[in-house]
Amino acid sequence: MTDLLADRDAWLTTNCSIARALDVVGNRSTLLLLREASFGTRRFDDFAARVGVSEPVAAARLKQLVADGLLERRPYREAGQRTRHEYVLTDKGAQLLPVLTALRQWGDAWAADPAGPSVRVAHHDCGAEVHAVLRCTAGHDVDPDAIDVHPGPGLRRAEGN
Amino acid sequence: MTDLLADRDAWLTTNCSIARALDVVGNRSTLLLLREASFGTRRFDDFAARVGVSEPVAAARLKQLVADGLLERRPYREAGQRTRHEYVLTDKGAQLLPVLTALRQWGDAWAADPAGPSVRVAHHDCGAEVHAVLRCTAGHDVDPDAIDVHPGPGLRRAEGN
DNA sequence: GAGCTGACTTAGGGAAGACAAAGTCAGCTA
DNA sequence: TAGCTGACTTTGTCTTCCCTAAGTCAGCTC
Repeated sequence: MTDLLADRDAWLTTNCSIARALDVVGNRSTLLLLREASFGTRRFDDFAARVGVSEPVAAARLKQLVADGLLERRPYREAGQRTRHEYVLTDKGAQLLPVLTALRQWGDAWAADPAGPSVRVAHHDCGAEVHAVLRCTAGHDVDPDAIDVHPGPGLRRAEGN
Repeated sequence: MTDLLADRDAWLTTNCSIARALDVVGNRSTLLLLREASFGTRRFDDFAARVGVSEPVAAARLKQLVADGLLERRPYREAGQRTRHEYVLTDKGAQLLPVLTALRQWGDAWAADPAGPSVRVAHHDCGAEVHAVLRCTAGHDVDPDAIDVHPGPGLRRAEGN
């Protein structure tokens, strides 16, 4: 596992991508709404019912997700119905799928229902099950224990450095 | 992307692995503490300072993480110091690394600091950068748009089905 | 043009999570 | 054995999240 860098104490935590990602999706109902969106849910009522949140919460979160660019709100019309709006994942939202997949996988492994998982997510092209894995740009599979953490270009240090 | 299964409305959301994972880690400070643990932080004060939470919060979250089996609290002794306790990731905790990595990656891509990321996470064996990717058991890389969702063995349906 | 219905908003209130400031405690060192 | 220090705990307050219950509103259908 990681060795703690010698000057780790001089690092500031004010520029953390994880923290900034959590500013957007670091909230249970938001992630569950995105789960539903990734499963194909599009309508307001369905989001609220399937996620299990009240309408005010669904409304507020969906609005925020649209404002943050993770969902797009667009009009549609079913035959014999008035025009309504549906919520669809944008590219920005779809790219959270690894997060959702990794969470699901961990839940399956460590907090599973005795009956087994309630959904199976399959690769559209071949039908095989999908999961999230760690890989390095050299193409190796990476074990959670085999990572090193290095300072990056955006690192801020405590004053005087 | 996913086609909505025809009887999706009959599904119950009471057995969702993502929701159960979020019951354990679905909270900003918990995930940031795990980030620090994965970066090698071990001591109470360091956790609080580096995550940027107050001591009461750090104490409560660390205690819960130990209770949930994601961290192990174990005694250690530095020369000339009294015995203290350190917090180290268990296997259960380390397996959340794909979640943290996927979040970091998304934050780097969509909510980056202009100066760039503050850390670079590298594969210990080869030094190349690590990221989270979706892959199917057949070995293909999976595009976020190329998933299908199917009912699993633990699916619960609404009454009458 | 009245009603219906899906999609919200408003109002009021409880629980959880956060903070700062101050206190406690254990056990080495001196 | 007195002091120091890291590791918490306690107290009190504020904000955020979420709920239920009850409105509002738009625009097709009839």
